[in-house]
Amino acid sequence: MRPTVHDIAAAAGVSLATVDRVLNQRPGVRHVTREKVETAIRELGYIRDVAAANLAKGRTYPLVFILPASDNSFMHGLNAEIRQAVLRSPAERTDIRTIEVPAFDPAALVSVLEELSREKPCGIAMVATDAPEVRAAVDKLVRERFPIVTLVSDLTGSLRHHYAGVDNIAAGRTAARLLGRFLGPRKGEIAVLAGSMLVRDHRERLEGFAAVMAAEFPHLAILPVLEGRDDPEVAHRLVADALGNAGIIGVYSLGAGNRGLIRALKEKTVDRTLTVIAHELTAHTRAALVDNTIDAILNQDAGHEVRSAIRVLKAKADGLAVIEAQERIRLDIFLKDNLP
Amino acid sequence: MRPTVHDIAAAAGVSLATVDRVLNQRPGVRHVTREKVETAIRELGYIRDVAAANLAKGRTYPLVFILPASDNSFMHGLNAEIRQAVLRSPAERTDIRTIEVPAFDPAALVSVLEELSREKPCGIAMVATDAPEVRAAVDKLVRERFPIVTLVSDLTGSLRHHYAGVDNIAAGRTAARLLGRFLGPRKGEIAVLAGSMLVRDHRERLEGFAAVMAAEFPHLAILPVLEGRDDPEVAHRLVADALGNAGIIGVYSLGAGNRGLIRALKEKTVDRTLTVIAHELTAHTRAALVDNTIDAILNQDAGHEVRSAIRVLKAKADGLAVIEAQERIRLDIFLKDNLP
DNA sequence: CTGTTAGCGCGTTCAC
DNA sequence: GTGAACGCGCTAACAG
Repeated sequence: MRPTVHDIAAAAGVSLATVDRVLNQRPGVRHVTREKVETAIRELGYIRDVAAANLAKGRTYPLVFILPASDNSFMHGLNAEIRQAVLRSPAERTDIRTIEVPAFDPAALVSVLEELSREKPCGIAMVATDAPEVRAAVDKLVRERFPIVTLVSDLTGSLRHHYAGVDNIAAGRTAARLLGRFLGPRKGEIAVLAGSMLVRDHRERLEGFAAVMAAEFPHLAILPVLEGRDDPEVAHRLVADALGNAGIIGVYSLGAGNRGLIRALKEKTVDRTLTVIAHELTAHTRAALVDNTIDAILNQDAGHEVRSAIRVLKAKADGLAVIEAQERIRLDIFLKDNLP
Repeated sequence: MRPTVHDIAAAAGVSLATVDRVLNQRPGVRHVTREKVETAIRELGYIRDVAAANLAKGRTYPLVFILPASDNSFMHGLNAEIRQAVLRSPAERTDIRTIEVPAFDPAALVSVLEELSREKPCGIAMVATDAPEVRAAVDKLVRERFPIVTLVSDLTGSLRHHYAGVDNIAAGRTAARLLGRFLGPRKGEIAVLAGSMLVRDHRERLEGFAAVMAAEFPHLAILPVLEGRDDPEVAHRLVADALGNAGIIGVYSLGAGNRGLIRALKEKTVDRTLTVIAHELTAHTRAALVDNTIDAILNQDAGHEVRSAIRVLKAKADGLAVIEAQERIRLDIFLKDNLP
């Protein structure tokens, strides 16, 4: 049988209450007594039963998700996954609240973070906007011992405990290699459609993409980036314009708002030799992959990201370790053959 | 607050014991009483606290993993993941035992399954060998209410509750498209290296591969399959021989034993225009991907498979639902840019 | 058939 | 500083 607090108490010659104080690092124990208990814990190989502890405490995990108020399929999907998690709350003892903040607005994000400091959730998951003041606000919360996980978009250089999202540089590099290999020795130009260069994940994807393109596919020229603001209408106009250029043989769409891209591509049915790589699997991109308008989709699994963020926050709140491999968010590559 | 058994008991006007009997479908309750309790459960929206129940029962989940005694990297990796799960056992209340059976030996597998019927584990995960007698043995166990999950290799047509592995037909199709797209318009022959056509997952990969090749890349001809028995030495000899054929421009390795394949490829450095797709990310295939000997690796995450099998078996043992999306084992596609 | 009671492993009052 | 006693939500004897 696994040792329990009783065994520890007996071994250390103290009472249950004292063991408990030591376990939960509470004051009111003499130094020598504490040592005795800690020795017993080590020697018996005691492992605390978190489930029993939570039962006794009636513990729940109040968690906050901070998301940008963006109206694109990916954010809708992320929201849906959070709602699924809310449905599981009773079983997981979580108590999840979502806060929407204006997108690309560091000030708004900071003020929400400051409020949270008073609310005392036991963990915060946030889609980070990359700005110094946000970094400062996050670091402050971390120092106040709030577990914080960035979601989808990271805040490099901050003290956040964990990032639940894909490696966007690797994603860009992968897109470049797929495009380069699919195009083979053909020479030509590549159009790149992004949401905004103000968002870190988009910048990183472009960075990785450009690096591999330059190093390994120098016969392909990257055209100036089109910023579609993740808006289907804007994207459509930009891409339709750009496709006037007959030299284009490939497209990399690294942001959201692919509905517009796809429409522009279909209107351009004359030359169906365009090779296209896009991000995020949605109903639209999926259909486009199936009908050969898109050649490959790079994706991050929003469900995995949300579940992972919750697991990590709970673990941090309890001071427990996580299974690293399980929390690594993979870059999914979908061709029409391996769609889920 | 969430309703508890006490609330149910009060609402139904019975005692805790009766509520418990109803909850656990135990006999000794009159039909009308049972109805009353069930009504109360429904009306109060009662959700059972599994953690508390397990605490009270001192419950553990004795699980058995049945693996083939194969000496290749993938099986070693799978074994390692199971050992990791064993280390987590105290926290997860599992009690995991591994049984090795001779590979490709239906009779041995059946006899192990028959023994298990007496041992009464609360769940069985098995790498299935595809044979009618195995199917019969599995179906018998399922009828005796043992939760059974197939791992890595499925047993189609059986009553197993779940399959924790990738869709191998999709994997083969994906390999074909990658190879076809990477090769572009070049004409030539494709060598295929398998372990054995007696194993279902290898057959399925080939089936998917051949289908897409025939339909979409008719200018590429598939040569007769080389069966390397997942043995590096055999694979090396077969591939080295085959590469004497100058018409070969691509290789698909759909089984294990890639060490031999890679050696053969490196010896053939004269023509470095071969495009190669292989299965399973191991130290060897990884190195070969990095040094451009291999162009893409298709992989199944053994860690995910093991963790998923455990989650599913526990859920089935408790009669609970699983999160389907979480238990879907994805086909990982690795290029040198997105290696973990 | 049904109810009472004593725990499971832990946290938390309160006394001492 | 320390300890005894009760309760978290549920199950399992044992009475009745």
